[in-house]
Amino acid sequence: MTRNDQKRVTIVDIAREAGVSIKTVSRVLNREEGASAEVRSRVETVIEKMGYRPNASARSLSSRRSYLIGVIFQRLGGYHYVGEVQTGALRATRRGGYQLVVEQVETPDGVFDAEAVTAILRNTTFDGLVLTPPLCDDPRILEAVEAADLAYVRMAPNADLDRAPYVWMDDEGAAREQTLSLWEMGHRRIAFVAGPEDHRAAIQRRQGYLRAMAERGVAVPDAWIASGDFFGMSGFKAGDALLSLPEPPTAIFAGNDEMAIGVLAAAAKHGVPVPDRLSVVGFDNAPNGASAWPPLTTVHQPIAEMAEAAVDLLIKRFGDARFREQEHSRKLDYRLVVRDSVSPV
Amino acid sequence: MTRNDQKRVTIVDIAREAGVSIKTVSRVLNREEGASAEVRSRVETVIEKMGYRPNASARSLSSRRSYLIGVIFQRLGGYHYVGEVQTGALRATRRGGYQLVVEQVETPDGVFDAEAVTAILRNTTFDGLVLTPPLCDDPRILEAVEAADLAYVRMAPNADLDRAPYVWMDDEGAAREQTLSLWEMGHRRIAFVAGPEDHRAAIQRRQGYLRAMAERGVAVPDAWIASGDFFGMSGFKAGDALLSLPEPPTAIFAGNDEMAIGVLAAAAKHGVPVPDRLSVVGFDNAPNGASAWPPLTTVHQPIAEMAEAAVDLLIKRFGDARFREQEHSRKLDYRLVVRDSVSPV
DNA sequence: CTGAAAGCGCTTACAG
DNA sequence: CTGAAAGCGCTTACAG
Repeated sequence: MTRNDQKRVTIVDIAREAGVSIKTVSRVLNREEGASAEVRSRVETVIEKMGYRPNASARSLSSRRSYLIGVIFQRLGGYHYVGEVQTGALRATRRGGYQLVVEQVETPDGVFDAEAVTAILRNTTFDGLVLTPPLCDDPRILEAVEAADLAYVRMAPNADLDRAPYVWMDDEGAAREQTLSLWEMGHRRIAFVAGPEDHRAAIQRRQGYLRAMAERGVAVPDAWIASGDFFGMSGFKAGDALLSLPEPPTAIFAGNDEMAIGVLAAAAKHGVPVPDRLSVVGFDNAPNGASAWPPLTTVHQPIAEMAEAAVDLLIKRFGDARFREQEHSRKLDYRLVVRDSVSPV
Repeated sequence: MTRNDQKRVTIVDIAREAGVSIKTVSRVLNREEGASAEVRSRVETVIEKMGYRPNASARSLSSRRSYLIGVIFQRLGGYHYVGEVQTGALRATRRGGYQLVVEQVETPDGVFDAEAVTAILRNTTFDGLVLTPPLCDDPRILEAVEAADLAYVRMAPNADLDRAPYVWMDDEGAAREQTLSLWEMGHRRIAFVAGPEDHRAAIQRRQGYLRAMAERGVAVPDAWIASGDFFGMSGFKAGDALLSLPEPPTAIFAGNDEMAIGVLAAAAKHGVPVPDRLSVVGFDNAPNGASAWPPLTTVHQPIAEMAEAAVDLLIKRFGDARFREQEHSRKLDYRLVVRDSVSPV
């Protein structure tokens, strides 16, 4: 662990060694037009030979770009979502020559920290920001970001869609499709475990379930819809209640994988084998679901792809105004993931 | 989503408005000594009034610091570890005025990407790097980082401990303590599900278990130690095998929470109620374990605190050489987490 | 306690 | 196709 204090190689050194001006070196570095193939290759050789690495700060200062894109989370911890977003975002930032900076707005005790947002925006110089849910619908955040005059893209926003570019997937359509696939296996008594009422994805998934059932002419009794909060314990309680019904369902569709895992535990408690006597499906394709027993049938939510698209939308806005694409939103595809927690009736 | 093209307020504007030199403004900004209280407050007022935000690139260029700290992961996705590391690291970077940049070295298909490492180090200007396991023991990574002459700190390294500063926790001691706590509840037939043989934490945890049993005078039969790979399915198989023994254990200690959850599933399969007829404990304090049923007794691994300490060690090295602390390692404390998956015999 | 000058290493805007 | 000059907005090193 040392710091090298010997002088760094700069663009001037390269220019001198290659017998050209620094402007020409700059052209080669940035793949600009206007350098003959001969000069270009000579400069590249010298760069390679001297191990030259451009100074990012100098580049930023003169170009007025930080080459930093921030992604802000409510909470970084304990969440598969976070890693997926970063994986996707990183693919896009690398392609574009940007670096990915992470931030979160919650205090350690889980309180929303309005000052943190202001501080983040005050002390930093992002070229753009990716806002994840539920932050992307928080008016305090949006106002702070807009006051700082920062470009931003939202992931799966709930409302006010014209306000800024966004990426999304069709939760309702996916839930409908998942429900229909249970129907096609012969299931008729299909129950649903809903997520929190104020959560966009939860609402949409519930609507998709209801729509599918309505399309098949089924009036869903209230008892078939249990309410949950996206956490495992609520799925357990919901499953427990549903399996205690006089005529229990043959299939339970939980609004996310965590709750579906809770349903599996409830089935174990009731001595109901899955999938032989009960089919269970989830939503999200969380790693927990894949390692559950039996492995959970679910819907793949393309989180990484959504984040990648979000960064792409952002970067495109930084380009030359004449060619700047004004793509306002991008929709990503879901995919049903069939594992071992379902079987035909 | 707009970009403001009006001229930014700079240090020159503040200096003019406050009637001082830019050097004095700089002193106030950086809380340097040598500015009277009167001047200081006058400058601060002007800064506030004009909404001045220092340009980070300019600061970096002249101070030869990027104020960027990188944290490199093998894989960003699907892992509770990643979020915890970032949460802790972010606490420390914020305190020190740094930003946290994330990177991963695996390609999307899970292949180690040696070129990615070189590219990361080539295109970026970190002041320092946090290396997470198992990267922190990968000679290719270490060589690349050292060749780039970058300061770095390792989290829970396996070997070659003198090579660079590091943070760690006592996995062996924790596993010993967890085993002894089962013993004190009256358990005598305590089985262990081991993690992968090439994984430092897995080895240490197994040794802690064996040490505790040896201290109590028990020669552990081979059949009591099942081998796993830290994934849930291996825990399920291990539990299945252990519960099929002629004299099954009354307690199973799994080397991590994922495998412990698999053991719970095996217990359900065997119709063995947990904790009434079988106690199950894990290790890590992963969120999965908390939402398992029954909620899992485990050992809290202070991942966030380790990451925070790692960044602290790094930042201290950047300070004035005269006061630079040469703290080489820091040990963090574990903590037993008692939930509902254990009961006395 | 305060400031004038130089310089960090690039890109931009312009000229030829 | 190529380059000389100016400038980005700070900090450093030095002087008083």
